[in-house]
Amino acid sequence: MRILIVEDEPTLGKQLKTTLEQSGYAVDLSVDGEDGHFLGSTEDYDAVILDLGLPEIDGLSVLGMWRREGRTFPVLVLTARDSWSDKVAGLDAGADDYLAKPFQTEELIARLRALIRRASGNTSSELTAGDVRLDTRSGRVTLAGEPVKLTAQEYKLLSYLMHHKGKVVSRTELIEHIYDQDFDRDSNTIEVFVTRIRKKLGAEIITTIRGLGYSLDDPADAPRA
Amino acid sequence: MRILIVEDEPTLGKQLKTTLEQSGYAVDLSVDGEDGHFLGSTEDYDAVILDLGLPEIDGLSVLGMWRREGRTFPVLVLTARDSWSDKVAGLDAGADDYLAKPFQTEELIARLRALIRRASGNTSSELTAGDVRLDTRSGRVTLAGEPVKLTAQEYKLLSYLMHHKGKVVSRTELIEHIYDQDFDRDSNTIEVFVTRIRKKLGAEIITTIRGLGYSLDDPADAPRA
DNA sequence: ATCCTCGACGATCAAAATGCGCATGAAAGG
DNA sequence: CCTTTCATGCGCATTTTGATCGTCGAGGAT
Repeated sequence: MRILIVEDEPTLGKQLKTTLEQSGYAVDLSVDGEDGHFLGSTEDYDAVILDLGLPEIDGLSVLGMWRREGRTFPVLVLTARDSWSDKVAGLDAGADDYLAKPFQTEELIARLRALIRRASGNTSSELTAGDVRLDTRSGRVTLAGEPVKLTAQEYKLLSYLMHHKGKVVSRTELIEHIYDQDFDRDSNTIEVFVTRIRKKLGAEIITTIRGLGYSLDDPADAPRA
Repeated sequence: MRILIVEDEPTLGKQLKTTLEQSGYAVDLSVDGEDGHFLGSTEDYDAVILDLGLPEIDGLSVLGMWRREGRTFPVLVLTARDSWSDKVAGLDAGADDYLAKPFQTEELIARLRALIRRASGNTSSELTAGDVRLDTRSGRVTLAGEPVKLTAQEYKLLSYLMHHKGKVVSRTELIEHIYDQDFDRDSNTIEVFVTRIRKKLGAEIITTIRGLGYSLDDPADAPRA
């Protein structure tokens, strides 16, 4: 999952970035409204964290612009503690959730997780497919009850596929969602990780559709030949 | 489905081409207005993506020429971010939708899908015929609820027929819409794929009309005595 | 009319060609 | 050191070709 943070205070921004990266997200960080707006318009994000108190262009305008351009990613707005009006205005402009500063990092992560889950149409924070179970809260994966150790990238890839269970996902789409900004698109890393995940969780879990991409299916929907 | 991209910036053009190909489209790419105009006038496309900021002949003229020639394919216009006049002029000249650069790839794909769907007179992104169901968003096909695994070409062929349910489609038309520019039109691949699809989905699904082509009918509409 | 014959077109199969995706190991990065 | 990335050759699913068989329909002969 790939996140954009638009936050003008560099310390907080960087701290958030590392925290989220440790939680398994690919994170882009922007320190001003203009750049932030550009990134949000250009790249594919699964969620955006937006500070309203930005210099130059303020957060609200950025949000408004995105929505007018038809961007649909969920936006979590950060406001000052007692700014009632900001909250209202934010929701009006199309924010999906908001959080008052200062806040607990854990709270932020929890809300973010919920936003992404809802945006992908899932209702529970536990995603399952066959006897693979992925808990987005703890970041743990189990196979038939047994915990499985996945590396960071393996987890990101699996998580994205799990969030889009049943959909055919192209290799470019995967790259765009599990890596941040600067990444060379010409490589076979995706294939490598798919292989590794299959080794750990069983080959059946991920289906290859030649020329199109991959698809993760729940065996509950009996696949036939 | 076959798409024409007219985009002068080679990097963006190629990237779009591969992305769309991974989404199951046959794609022709043209880097200048003149060539683009020629292709659009000569070949049969299900949709065209047209950048307005072209060198030599500009996009608007190309669009105008096509419309005057009676070309009806849906055109998705790419404009610079804040070029209000371009947007208006574009819609005047006969564009069906427009997208401001820069944009998110997924957004483009979604709009393209919508354009093609509308152009073929369908209202939902799920196409059905008998107990065959094709979901254009996820790219999956089910038979009586059971997921069916189709290869890339099988999917393209079926998708085209589904979009033109009830219409008699000639073999040449099929070839023109599921392959791109350079393809040897003298072969029996279409027949081969029709056979394969029939094997997977049941022979009744595709009717042969001798000397004319094929037709996919919904049994709901009384087939004909 | 009915049946038969013939030609054209479509269906099917098997085998060849293509190129994608997989594995593996080495290199790089943190 | 562990994880991630890059590079290379191979195997195989997919696609394509070509050949053969089946089928439909028109038209002629009976």
